[in-house]
Amino acid sequence: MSRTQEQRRAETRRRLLDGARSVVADRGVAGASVEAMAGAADRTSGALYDHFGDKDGIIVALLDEWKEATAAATQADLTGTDDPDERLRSLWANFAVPRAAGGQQWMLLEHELWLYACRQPEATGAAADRYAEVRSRLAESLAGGLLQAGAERSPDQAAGLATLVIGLMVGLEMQRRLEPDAVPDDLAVAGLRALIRGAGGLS
Amino acid sequence: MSRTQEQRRAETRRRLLDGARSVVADRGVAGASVEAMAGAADRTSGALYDHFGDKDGIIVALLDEWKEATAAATQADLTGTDDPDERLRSLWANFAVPRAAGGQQWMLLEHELWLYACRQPEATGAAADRYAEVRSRLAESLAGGLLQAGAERSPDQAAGLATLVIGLMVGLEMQRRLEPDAVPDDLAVAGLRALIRGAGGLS
DNA sequence: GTCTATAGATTGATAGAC
DNA sequence: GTCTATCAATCTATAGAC
Repeated sequence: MSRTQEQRRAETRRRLLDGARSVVADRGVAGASVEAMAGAADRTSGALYDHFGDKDGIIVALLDEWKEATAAATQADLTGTDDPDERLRSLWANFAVPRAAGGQQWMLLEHELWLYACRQPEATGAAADRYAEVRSRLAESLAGGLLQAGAERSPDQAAGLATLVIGLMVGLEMQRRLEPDAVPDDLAVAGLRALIRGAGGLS
Repeated sequence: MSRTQEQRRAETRRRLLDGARSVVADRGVAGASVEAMAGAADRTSGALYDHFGDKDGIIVALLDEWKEATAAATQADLTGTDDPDERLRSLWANFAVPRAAGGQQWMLLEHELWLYACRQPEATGAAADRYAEVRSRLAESLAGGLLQAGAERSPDQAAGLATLVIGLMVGLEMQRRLEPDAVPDDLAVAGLRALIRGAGGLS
């Protein structure tokens, strides 16, 4: 039946994306050969070319997938506990821990795709959209006062604050990757708290 | 005379490093061929191998050079005006503007070298040292109260604050690269100010 | 001290079998 | 729909001329 064919094709596509993500995180976009990506998916290069056209094709697909995954993950971060301070800690933990975990190499993938998007004009939009979406979801929570009880925020303030919060987390995670002791969790949380409390003066 | 020989050698070394920096910023570490790096220096691959041994050798040399250059640049940032708020603006401007300038592609080089350092254990130390040095110089200024008149800080507080300030600037610059409008200068300065004012609660 | 020439390995992509 | 075989291009690194 054609139903089974479609399922098989979808399965191969998923495997190819998983394999590519792993290899790119490990060796970088330029270092990831088509054959290595297909091999990590238990397929051969032919299957990859059939699904994605060329090497750039699968990288762009990876970028789209990454965009949706992180947007969804950020949403989930903020529905945990009631204590605003505890939410901050959980926000940082959810951001930092999975990205630091050795196996998945999320943070390296993030920077690889960012660099790729900076250099390939046709991919810049997808990456910008991803950051915009993460900002937007975080801003939604901030505007609702989720992170600081009793302090409502205007949409503009919330959007700006979300930009700062994401920026701080990304920049801290970079430093932490090279020197874990330089960025203790308490410092990160204190920084996030300072941003949120000091947000009165934001544009 | 041997004096002239040494000068010529030093000149070639400098040219090779300049060429390599430019090509790596442009195409990435993996995309930068030895021949292209040497070509950008008006030399050939033979000269490069004589000076740096192999491709990794010149990348590591690039990393060291980059470390010294940024440390020095950060130092200079904070000796401009007397107004603390104006210093913040100049700190951000000096960080953001040269890195955003199209020609030199500083920010891309920064992330390329960071990724390289994350993947090559023997290079991690050099990159970590660089961030530590930048942090240390910034912390020095913060501890002296340069950024907020009348508020002295302990060395530990200053070190933590410097980590946050650098993290925020790096993370904001990444978002700005993809979508300039998302990170107006005023927002960045407001974020820096919030970090510095809210630093009372830092570890 | 730098260049030319080249070996040896790897890559992106295509064509055709099944 | 996926695989095997293969070509042309490119890369790192070396050897030897000058």
